[in-house]
Amino acid sequence: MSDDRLSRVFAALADPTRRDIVRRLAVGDAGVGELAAPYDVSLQAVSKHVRVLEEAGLVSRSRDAQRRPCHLEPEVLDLMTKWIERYRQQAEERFSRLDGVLAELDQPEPLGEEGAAS
Amino acid sequence: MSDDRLSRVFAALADPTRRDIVRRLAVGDAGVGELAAPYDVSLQAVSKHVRVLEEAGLVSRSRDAQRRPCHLEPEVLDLMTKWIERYRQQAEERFSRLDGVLAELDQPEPLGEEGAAS
DNA sequence: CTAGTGTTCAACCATGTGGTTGACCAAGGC
DNA sequence: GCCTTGGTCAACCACATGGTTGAACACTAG
Repeated sequence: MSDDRLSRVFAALADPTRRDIVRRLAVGDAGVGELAAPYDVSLQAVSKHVRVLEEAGLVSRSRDAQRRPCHLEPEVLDLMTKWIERYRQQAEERFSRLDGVLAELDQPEPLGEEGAAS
Repeated sequence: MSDDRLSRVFAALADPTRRDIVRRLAVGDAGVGELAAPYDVSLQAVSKHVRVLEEAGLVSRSRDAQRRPCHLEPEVLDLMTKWIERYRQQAEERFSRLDGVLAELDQPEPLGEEGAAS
């Protein structure tokens, strides 16, 4: 069930702090301490945020001495984009058709539909 | 602060039921009753879900007799896509550069860098 | 006016989430 | 071995969220 995965990714990005972490990780990998520095919350809180991002598949982690560098995993972002774009395009396509219908109502003879509504 | 808006949209789509509602609204508008039918939760629960989507700016509503048809608003989806793509591309670009560096380490003379390491 | 249909409001409950603090584990530096 | 550095685990708290039920509202049809 990739449904659960999608839910976790959306939920992970629903938090402004976590979105900011993602934004910074897009620039380059970082340890929890570095990530925590700009925010005025405890290190543990940031550690939790990172764990949420990790469980959503958005970041992976490795070891470097005592540090646990966080690494942004862009594939999951692609998964989201695909989901969103699918329905956005579908909806906009529908609106285009609706616009067509409205235009047709404005001027009842749009083209040369030979059936003719004389 | 569009930050708050973005948080609400992501949070709204973090729920599978709400994502399914969005999926169905992409096909066409629907009232709360119709939306609720397939799910085995109460009508009130679905009404709440719709409200969340509405407050996130994902759906708008009108009146049609007693019914309150829900209408998918694709612009906000576009907002999300822009946010996601921005960092996905940034991250992938960074990885490409990293790949370049690694390739350079493999074969120290990639092109014709005229400084020459003869 | 009355009855019926579609939807929302209100109160409540269980669970999840973001935050805290304090203790603990892991890896190097000395 | 010992202490510092970087990070996690655990218990707890306040509050948000998804769910329920029952009453109320809005609007239409007789």
